[in-house]
Amino acid sequence: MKRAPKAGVAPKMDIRNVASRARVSIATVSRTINHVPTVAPALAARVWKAVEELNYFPNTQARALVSGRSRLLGLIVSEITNPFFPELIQEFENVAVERGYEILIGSTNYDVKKTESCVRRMLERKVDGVAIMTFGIEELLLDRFAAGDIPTVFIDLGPNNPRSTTLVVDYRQGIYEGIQHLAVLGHRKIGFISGPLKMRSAQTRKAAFIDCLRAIGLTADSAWMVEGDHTLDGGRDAMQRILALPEWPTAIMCSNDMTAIGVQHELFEAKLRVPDDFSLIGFDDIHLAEYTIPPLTTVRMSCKDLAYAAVTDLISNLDPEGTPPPSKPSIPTHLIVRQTTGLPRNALSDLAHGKKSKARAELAK
Amino acid sequence: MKRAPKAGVAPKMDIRNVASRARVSIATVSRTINHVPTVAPALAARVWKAVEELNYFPNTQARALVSGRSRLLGLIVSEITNPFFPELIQEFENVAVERGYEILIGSTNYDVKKTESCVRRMLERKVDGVAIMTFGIEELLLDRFAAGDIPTVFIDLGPNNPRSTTLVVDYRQGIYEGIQHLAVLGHRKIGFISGPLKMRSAQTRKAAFIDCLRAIGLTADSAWMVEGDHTLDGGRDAMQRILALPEWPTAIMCSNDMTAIGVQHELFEAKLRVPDDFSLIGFDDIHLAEYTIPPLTTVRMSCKDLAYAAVTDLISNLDPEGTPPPSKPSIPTHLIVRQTTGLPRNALSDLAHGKKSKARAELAK
DNA sequence: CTGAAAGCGCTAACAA
DNA sequence: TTGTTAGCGCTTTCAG
Repeated sequence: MKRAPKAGVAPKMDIRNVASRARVSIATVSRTINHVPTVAPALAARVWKAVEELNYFPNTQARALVSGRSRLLGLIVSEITNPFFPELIQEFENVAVERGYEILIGSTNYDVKKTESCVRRMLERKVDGVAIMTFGIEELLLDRFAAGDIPTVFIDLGPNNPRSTTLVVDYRQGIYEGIQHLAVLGHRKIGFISGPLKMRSAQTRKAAFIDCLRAIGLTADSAWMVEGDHTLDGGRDAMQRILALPEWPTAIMCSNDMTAIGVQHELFEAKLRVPDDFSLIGFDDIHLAEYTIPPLTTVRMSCKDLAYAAVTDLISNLDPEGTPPPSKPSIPTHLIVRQTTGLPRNALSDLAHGKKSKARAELAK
Repeated sequence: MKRAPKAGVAPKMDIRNVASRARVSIATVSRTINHVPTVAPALAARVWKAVEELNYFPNTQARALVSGRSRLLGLIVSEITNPFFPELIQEFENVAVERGYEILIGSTNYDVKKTESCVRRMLERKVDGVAIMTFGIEELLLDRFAAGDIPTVFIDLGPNNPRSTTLVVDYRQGIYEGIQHLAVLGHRKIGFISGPLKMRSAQTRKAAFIDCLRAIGLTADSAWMVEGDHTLDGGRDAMQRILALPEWPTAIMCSNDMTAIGVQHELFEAKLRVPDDFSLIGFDDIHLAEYTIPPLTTVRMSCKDLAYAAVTDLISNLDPEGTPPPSKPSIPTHLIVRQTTGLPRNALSDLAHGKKSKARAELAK
C-alpha cells in the first residue's frame, strides 16, 4: 500500500485544472480535446501533456448539457433473451463504441407497457438516435420519436421521414434458397411457422414464403402455416398444433431459429425424427444453430451487417457534415445447409415402389 | 395530419416554462418534482398540473451535472452472447429501471482490451455504481473502480472495501446434488469441464466439484478435469480432449450450460449417445436447457436472485440514508433433473453378469 | 414555505 | 490563434 499523494478519492479533475497546469485558457483545452485545428501545436502539446499527467477526461454530462448531444444511441430489440439479439447488440456496441457512442438497450418483450417505457427512457436520456430492431413496426415507437425529432433507423418498414432511415432485408433470397433446397430433396408439402403476425416483418417473411412456394410451382396450404411468436415455447406450441392436423407436411420452415429449436424439441418429445420424419429450416443462423441436434439448416441473416448498417445510418444522420447516407444495399440472406433437412419421409419406400420417379431423378443430381 | 399549434419539433420544455405556467419559481418546481416535502400542497398541485400540460420531464444531463449523480448503473458481463447473461441483464434492467436507474452494459469477452474499454466507458459516463458479473475477478476492474470511489458489487470474491459488496453463490449445494444424483445412478467415473481457470469463480466451482466428490467417497481423476471456456466451442473442444483419453469417464459435469451443449454436440458428432454413453450435467439452467436434445439435467442458479441482489446492494450503497445492506443470504443453487443423466454405460450388461451388485442395489432405490 | 442566485463542467460565440 | 464570457437546465444554499 504505497502512500498516495492524493487521498484515496480522485481529486475531481476538471478542465480548469488542466488549463492551469498547461498554462492556457480553458477554451484552449476544450479546443484541443475536441481536435479543433486552430490550436498552435506547441499549446496543444502542453495541453495533452497535462491531460496525461492529470489523467483527465471530460465530463460527459457537462458536455452533453451544453452541446445538446448525449452521444448516446438507443437500441430497442424485441427480446433480449432471444440469442439473435445479443449477437446483434454485440456488433452494434462494437461499432457504436468505436465511434464514441454509448448505447442504451431496451427490450420490448412484445409488450406495449414495456415498449412505452423504453421510448420514454430513451427520450429522457436524450439519445441522439435510436435503432428500432424489433422487426415490427409499432406506430407507437414511430410517432414518439418523430415528435421528438430524433433520428431513427427501422428494419423493413419505417416512417417516411428524412430523420428516419429504413434497412431493408432481402428475406426472399434466403427463403427461396431454402424452399428450392427442400424441393430438390423432394418435398412438396412444406409448412411455415411465422412470427407474431401483428409484426410487419413477420408478415413480410410469410409473404416471401408464399411467393417463393409459388415461384417453384407449389401452393401454400394455409393449414400448414401457423403462427408462432419467435420463442422456444412458441415453436414448440406451433409444432404441437401441426401435429394435431389430419395431414402433416414433410418439411417446415421457421421464421427464426428459436422457433426451429422449439420445433426440434417438440419432435423429440413426440419421438419423431429430424430430418427423417420432418425436415426443418430455421432463420437467422444464430451461433447455436450449429450446435443443435442435429445441427440446424437455416437461413443466415448477418446481424453484423444489420448492426453496422444501423449504426452507420444513424450516425451519418447525426453529423450533417458527414457523408450523406450512401446507397442502401439490402441486407442479404442465404441458406446454410446443415443436418435438419433430408428426403421427405417415406421417400425411400415410395422410390422402391417406383411411385416417384421424379424424386428419384432429382436425387440423382 | 392535424395542424399542430407548435411546429413539428417539440418546443424545448424546460423548468422555466413550467415555473412560469404554474406561477412559481423554478426552485419550487424543482422541489415539487423531487418530492421535497416542504412544498405547499396548493403550489405543488399547480406545478404538477403545468408539468402535465406541458408534458415536461427534467433534463437528465443537467440533473446529473449538478447533482453529481448520473442514475446510471454499469453492468459488466463476460459475454453477452452466452444466454445466461441476457437473462441476467433482463432481470437487472427490470429492477434498475423500476428504481429509476438506467443501465450501461459492457461485455468483456474475456479480453483485457475490451475490459479496459468497459471500465473507461463506465468511468467516463460517471456511473453511480457498477455490477461486475463476470464471474471472475480481474484485479484490473477492482482497482480502477476503487480509485474512482465507485460502489461495486462482485460475485464470489470482491475487494475488501466498504464501497464494495460481494454476492456469494452457494455452488456447493447444487454441485453436490448433481454428484449425488450421478452416484446414485451408479456413476463412479465423473469428469468435469471447468470454465477458464484464470477466473476465480471457475476455480471455485472446480474446487466445489472436487470436494463434493470426496464427500461421497470418490476421488477426482485429474485427467478427467479439463478446462473449458464457458462457450459452445469450448465445450466441444473439451469433450474432444476427453474422448482422446485412454479411459473415459461415464459422466461429465460442466461448469455452465453452454459448455454442456457443446459437449452434447460433440457427442452427437461422435455418434455417442446421451445419456446412454455419457451422462451430462450443466450449470446455470438457462431457458434453453429445457430444449436441448435430450433436455439437459443442470444445476439452477437463479439469475433473478443474482440480479435482484446486485441492484439492491448497489443502490443501498448509493443512498446512504437507505437501509444498510441487509444480511447477505447466499444465492442458492439446486439440481434440475431432466434427461441427460442415466445409468452408466454398460451398467445393464455388467448387471447381467452380476459384476456390480452394488449398482444393482442402488438401482433398486 | 418560497424565491433569488450561485454554480455543476463544458462549449461556443465574441473579442482581442 | 487565444482568452473571456455567457449560458446549457437543473439543484441547492441562503435570505426573506
